[in-house]
Amino acid sequence: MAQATPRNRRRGKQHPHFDSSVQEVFLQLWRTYDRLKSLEDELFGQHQLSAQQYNALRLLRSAHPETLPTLALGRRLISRSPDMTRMLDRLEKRGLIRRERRTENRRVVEISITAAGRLLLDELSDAVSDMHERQLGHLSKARQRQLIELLKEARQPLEDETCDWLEG
Amino acid sequence: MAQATPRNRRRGKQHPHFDSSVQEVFLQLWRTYDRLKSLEDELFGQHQLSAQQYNALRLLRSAHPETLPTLALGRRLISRSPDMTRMLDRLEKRGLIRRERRTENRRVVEISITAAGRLLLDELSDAVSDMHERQLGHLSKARQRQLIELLKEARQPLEDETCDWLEG
DNA sequence: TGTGAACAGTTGTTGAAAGAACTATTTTCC
DNA sequence: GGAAAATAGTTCTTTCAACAACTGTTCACA
Repeated sequence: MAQATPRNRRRGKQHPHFDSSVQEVFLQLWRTYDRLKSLEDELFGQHQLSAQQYNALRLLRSAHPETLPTLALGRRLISRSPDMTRMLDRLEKRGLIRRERRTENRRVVEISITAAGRLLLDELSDAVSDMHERQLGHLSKARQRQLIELLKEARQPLEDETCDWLEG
Repeated sequence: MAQATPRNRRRGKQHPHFDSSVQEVFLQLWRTYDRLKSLEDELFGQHQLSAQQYNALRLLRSAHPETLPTLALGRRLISRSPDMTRMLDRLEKRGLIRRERRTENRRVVEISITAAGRLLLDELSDAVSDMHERQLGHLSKARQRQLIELLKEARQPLEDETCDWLEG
């Protein structure tokens, strides 16, 4: 079944450069993400941080002075990282986070941000604001809100319910 | 100057979880990209391809029977790849592309897709369509178009004019 | 005509992602 | 109360991406 007719490429109709309209959306999304991300990489790279690491620190700061178990932190990160351990190794080696095992459940490793970590975030704060301005400062708040809603709608069926990375 | 006032986090107003409204847009964009990309990875991974490699093959097919210089291909790819050479090495080793140096300009390496490469794309064609359906089939064409326009608008100031990855 | 600049790719190194297999700890439940 | 299952992280290995330095080729122009 589903005979593989060669050259059934759905091209030459509405979407000259794409296999389908969905593909165009995805490629536009990818491209836009890539361009905006390049600014993040530029800024955070100057401080030997990845965007993922910055977000981990940001989440830890917002939890501070509470702590977060490793996997709970992983679930809140934007893109799943199967390499939590080593990412945290790097942050710990630099003194930006602290790890501790509690006696009540010796399986979980509780993570918290250190004073040095918070200081680093504070030092970055202005540069981050500038970057945000360069990223999307040209979009009105209304357009930004519109974009957010469309993005949520776009990924909604693919959203993993066990992932509590955002307000519900 | 720009005294680093600690805790000037701009939070607690409109954006409880974010440093700013732009950051929310970026994180939503990142998350949506990540979710949609996971479907691409799942499909292409079964054939030992990355999404980037698939796109390279797609572009080569659309140029076929013409060839493309390495850097021209790189410019058309969605995310800039400073590692063209080794990516093409892998595709060439599998017989999916061909490389040749012409006598008129021995600096440039012309790339073309082989019959095996085109066959692979044809075999993938139906599965790719299914994936597109699962990615964004739930969005109406109008919503898709709206999203595309917002994405273009979002990255427009960051778009490198030397990058001709799309119609203009 | 020949020297320096520009161009097109390649190579080498280092660091980080992916995925699977593994260890240690706690819970479940008969 | 003890084996089996679930939970929480870690480690191993292979692969991939980033960055810079390098080779070879052509062009500009004095």
